[in-house]
Amino acid sequence: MSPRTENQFEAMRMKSRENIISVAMNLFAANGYHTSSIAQIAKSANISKGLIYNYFASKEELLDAIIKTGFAEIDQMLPPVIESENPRATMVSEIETVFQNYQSNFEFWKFYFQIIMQPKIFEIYAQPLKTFLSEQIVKLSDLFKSICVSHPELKARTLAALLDGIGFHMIIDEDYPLDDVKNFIIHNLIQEEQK
Amino acid sequence: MSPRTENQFEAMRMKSRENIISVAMNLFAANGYHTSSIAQIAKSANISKGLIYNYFASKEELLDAIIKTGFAEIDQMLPPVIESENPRATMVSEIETVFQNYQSNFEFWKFYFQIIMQPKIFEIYAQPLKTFLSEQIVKLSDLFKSICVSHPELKARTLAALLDGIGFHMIIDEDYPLDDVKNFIIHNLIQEEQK
Amino acid sequence: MSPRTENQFEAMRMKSRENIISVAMNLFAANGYHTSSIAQIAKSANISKGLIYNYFASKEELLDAIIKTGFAEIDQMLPPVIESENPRATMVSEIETVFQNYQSNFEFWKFYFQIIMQPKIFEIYAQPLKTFLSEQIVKLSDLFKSICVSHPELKARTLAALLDGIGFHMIIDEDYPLDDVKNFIIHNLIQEEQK
Amino acid sequence: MSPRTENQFEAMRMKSRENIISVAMNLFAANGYHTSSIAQIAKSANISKGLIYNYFASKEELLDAIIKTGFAEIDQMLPPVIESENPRATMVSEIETVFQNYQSNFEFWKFYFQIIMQPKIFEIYAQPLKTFLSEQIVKLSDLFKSICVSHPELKARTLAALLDGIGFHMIIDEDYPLDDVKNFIIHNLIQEEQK
DNA sequence: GATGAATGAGTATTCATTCAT
DNA sequence: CATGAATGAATACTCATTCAT
Repeated sequence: MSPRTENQFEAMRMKSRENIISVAMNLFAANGYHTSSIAQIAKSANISKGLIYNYFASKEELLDAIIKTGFAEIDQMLPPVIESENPRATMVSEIETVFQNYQSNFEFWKFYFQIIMQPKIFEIYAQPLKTFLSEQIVKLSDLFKSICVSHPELKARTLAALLDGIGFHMIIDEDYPLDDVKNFIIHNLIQEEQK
Repeated sequence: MSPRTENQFEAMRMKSRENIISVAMNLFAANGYHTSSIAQIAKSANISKGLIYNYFASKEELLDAIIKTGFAEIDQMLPPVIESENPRATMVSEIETVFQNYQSNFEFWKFYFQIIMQPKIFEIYAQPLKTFLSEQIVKLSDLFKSICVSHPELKARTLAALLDGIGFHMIIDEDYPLDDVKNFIIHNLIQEEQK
Repeated sequence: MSPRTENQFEAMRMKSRENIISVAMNLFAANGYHTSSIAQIAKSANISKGLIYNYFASKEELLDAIIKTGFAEIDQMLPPVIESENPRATMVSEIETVFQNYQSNFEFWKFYFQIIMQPKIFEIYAQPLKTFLSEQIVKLSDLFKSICVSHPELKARTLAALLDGIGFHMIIDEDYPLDDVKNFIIHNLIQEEQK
Repeated sequence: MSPRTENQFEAMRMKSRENIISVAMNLFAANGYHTSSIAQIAKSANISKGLIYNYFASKEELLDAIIKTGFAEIDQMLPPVIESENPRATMVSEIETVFQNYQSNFEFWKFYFQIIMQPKIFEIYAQPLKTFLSEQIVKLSDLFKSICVSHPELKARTLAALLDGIGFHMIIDEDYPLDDVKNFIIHNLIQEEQK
């Protein structure tokens, strides 16, 4: 009878938008960006093609939203380093977070590794990606410094590369022993301390 | 003029074929598979669209030929492990080969990381890729075993992941300190020995 | 607050309706019928898309209402011929009225020339337009007859065509010497008389 | 067997291109630009939709080609004024050409009057149109000068407006007495001479 | 009355592929 | 062998219109 309130509309919009993003991400991850059509996305989401354009001006903008959402989620997953009394424990917890992330957001990471590498997309996101990578390196560097390790930056770089490489392999090999590798790495880290 | 011999024809065909493969590979690397059209390839190769179909039954088959050619080239790049008396030296030399390869064939690796990740291609080559990865792990495992390290397989896995992760980062960041990272890794490997 | 009376409601409805018509007419004039969307009209009018359908059953019906409103306005603009004792003076005054109209309602005529010619509209209004044209011809014919000119109908036709052609040129050329042309025509008309 | 020659291809292209332009112009004239779809044009021309894009990059470019072709045809129809010994005869022949043009190219003129007035299109072609109009006025002015008439430019302007107005009326009224009007105008022109 | 989310038929455009010559 | 005109199925996107609230 009475028209919907602003809040009601806002809630509807949020729900629809998130639904589209989620469905599209899964499809892009599974079949690729170019091979997933707007029609397919709409069908998977049980909505009309047109609705997608109520939320995203183009397929490319939808992709952008997915990537942005993904980055935001990663940021949330990797909470700011807690200035703990025990920096080594902090680092271990950091690494565990990454692995947990790999496990719980497998679809996103698959999507991410696949999408980010496509030339046109790479061109657009190379800069933010580089920035993101630098920030991670700095963060890890600082942690290593606080443990008084020699060559903290190189140590940080190898750890970052190692983690990304594991993500990469995990996608190629669905039987990847993620937990074993995680424990091995953490074990090594702790052992070094006691050295 | 005497008619061309069977061999001459065959040679011409091969040359044409290789030319198409080379041109298409460059276009795919620069702009992606889906965003490069047969018309573009034909234009770049200075031939007609129709002629491409004399050599490849479809665009997909052309892609397949490109990938196969690429794999063959990788095989040539990575020389067979020399069974040395000093396994640790062998390993160091292996790692150095990889880094050298990264440096001298940067464009090629960029192309490969980009191409291999595209879903359609990934689907087809996930299996061979997984096999290739396994072989590398086994190879490294064996080397680690011969140095009597504990957890040789996990050690192999982390090293492989580390090397791939570095390749990944090197593509993202054109200022990547490849040499520093290489020396750091090798130095660590040797240090461990003396522990 | 007492409930609004029936009349108040009716007045509100009329005002809303007229507002929509006015906004839509401006948009159609500026950007054309097909290139102006209901969404744009609603936005320009500061109302919702749905509301437009409370007043007009379809976009086409809205157009129809605009045209009808426009015709009514034209009727108001062109005052009925004053049956003067001096038909030639009447004719001169008629012509002067048209030119004055062209000058003071330039935007309106521009809109009308543009709108009337669009096929969809033309189809609907070709008949009324033809009728309107015929009436004008008859009116002018009668005037010419009363001045005892030979071929009054053809004279009327050429005068009508001349006036429309001038309107057309005036729209194309913003520097059109409307006054000079007007004086020239009227001067000729008077001269002929004295012949 | 042997491939087609360059000339053969050129001939095919010419034929196809002209066919598309001709069919599209008729459809645009009959139903309007926006209401005629590429699919309709293709169907009317008995070709595939795709073929149209082999010749025109977009619907708008097709429209452009039609208009340019039309202008070119008009130019051919209105041959450069022959410096005759009898300028009045020249003028009569000019006028006769225009009327003949109206009759034989009715479809184009219908299209032209309808299309040119649409806002977006008008914006694009207002300038060339104005230029074209100016040229015609100058041409007619010169002719009038050579007959030693007073106010040659105004005379030229009224004649041009008259001719365009007649074109306009002819489109509105399919029973327009084109021949009568033509004879009347020419008759008047000759009479003036003898005055 | 009033809102704007949702629909779906329709549109321009692309492009791998075929084929007559 | 080689050409490029022609095809047609697929795709992204638009927009008038509906309808639950």
